[in-house]
Amino acid sequence: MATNRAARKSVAVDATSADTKTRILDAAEVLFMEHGFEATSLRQLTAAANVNLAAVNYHFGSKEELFQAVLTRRLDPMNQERILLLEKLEREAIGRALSCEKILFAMLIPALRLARDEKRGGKHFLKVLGRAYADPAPFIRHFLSAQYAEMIRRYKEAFLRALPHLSRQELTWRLHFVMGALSYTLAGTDALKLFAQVTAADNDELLLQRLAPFLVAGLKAPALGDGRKLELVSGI
Amino acid sequence: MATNRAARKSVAVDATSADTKTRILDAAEVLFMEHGFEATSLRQLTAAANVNLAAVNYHFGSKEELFQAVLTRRLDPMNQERILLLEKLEREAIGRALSCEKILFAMLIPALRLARDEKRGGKHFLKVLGRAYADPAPFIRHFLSAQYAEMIRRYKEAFLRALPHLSRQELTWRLHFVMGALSYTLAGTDALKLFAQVTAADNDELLLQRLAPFLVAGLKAPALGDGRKLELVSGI
DNA sequence: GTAGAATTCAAACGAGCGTTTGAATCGGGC
DNA sequence: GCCCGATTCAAACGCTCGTTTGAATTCTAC
Repeated sequence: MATNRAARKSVAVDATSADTKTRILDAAEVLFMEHGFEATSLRQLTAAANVNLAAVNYHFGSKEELFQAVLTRRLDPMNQERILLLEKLEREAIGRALSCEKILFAMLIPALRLARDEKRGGKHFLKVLGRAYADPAPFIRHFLSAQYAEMIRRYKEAFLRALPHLSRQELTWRLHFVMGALSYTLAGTDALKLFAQVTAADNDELLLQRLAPFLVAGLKAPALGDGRKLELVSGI
Repeated sequence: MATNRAARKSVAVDATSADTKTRILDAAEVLFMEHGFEATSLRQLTAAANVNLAAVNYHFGSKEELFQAVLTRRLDPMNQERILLLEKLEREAIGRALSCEKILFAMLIPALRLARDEKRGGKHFLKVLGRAYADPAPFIRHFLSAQYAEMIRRYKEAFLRALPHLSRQELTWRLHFVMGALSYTLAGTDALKLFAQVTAADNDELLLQRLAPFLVAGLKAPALGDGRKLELVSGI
């Protein structure tokens, strides 16, 4: 499978094919958000994009590769921006350790910029991304792991310096929780905000304004010492 | 669709049909965890359960109703246990406000008990549940909303008393974040723990031991006052 | 203006899907 | 021993899926 005839194309093609490719990517972004990867059919998708059914396989090779292209288009620049922003902060700090807040904001701001950017379909994409985090399909999980590897490595080092009371393992878990709250929040559709019957006027900026203090406090919480095992069951 | 011939059955049936029904539920729990709802076929599922293909439609009516049955079997008792545990704590506190920690533990402990209970397929189920949180299918979202409504109403009131510095809306959001971190954590498969290359020996109890301090600190964080808007973009 | 590549298109392919059917089998009550 | 509802079973139904094909069309460079 995936002979991908587009791979044999010569160099000067992108300008002419961009229109069809972009229409496919835009339609895919919306439909993958609304129905998920499995439940979105290529017939439905190509009809929405107003292109021929075979166009997806011609331009992207397969449905899976299309999904990866949808993710790459936004995720790559966003994570790049995250890394650049962290580097800028570290340069400005010349030697002194960055605060936990600043590092976290450097993570959140590129996501917020994307969510605000209607032209780049931000809100749609972030929901697709949130869903992808929870998708069991191996091709999605491996792809995301690779996409995030470098950005995560950098941020983990930065947080380690900002939170010296945390062991590397403790921090690893806390960043895991941060990603959980973040992706769940970004992916949340109105139908299943279990706790939140919240005014529709709430926008993403306000959302991150509420999320940030919660996450900062969680990150800064004292480490679970060896003797301080919580009495989860019996002691309550 | 969904004529559900089993609905016409008389009373004395459960004992004889329990075996087949249970085998289907058990197989569904594992397969829905591994591949998700859409990507699991009834042929694959009935083969794994060693039952006839038609058995799912006979006993449950449809694939969707089977999925709801998979969720109900574990989720209903778990949320019931959460409510009873909270009531017990409130009785014991006679008048005094419960601490934030205790309320949170009352939420986490039934989930932990389930995760520990191998006989009830706990770990499998919690992953299915975590995935369901992020699934866009309307029938899943409506079902979960209804399942959680009562338990959530109670816990929101309890947290409001324990955290008087938070407005109702502020608390609503924080509980949303708590559910995000919790579901992401419970659903996490080894392939996409972005931050966590963690020893396989880490078990669910240790996991909740790390999650609890993080969440408690986040819940207790000072409220975002009207004048205290965070300078997310420019001020950094 | 024409050659040749890139792209679009309608049509079909084979496979797998959820569901339904009607007959075969089972199992307790009379 | 027989009846009758409950359950199991093999087979098929109609449909949609992702992908492929080969011809038609469009674009580009000479």
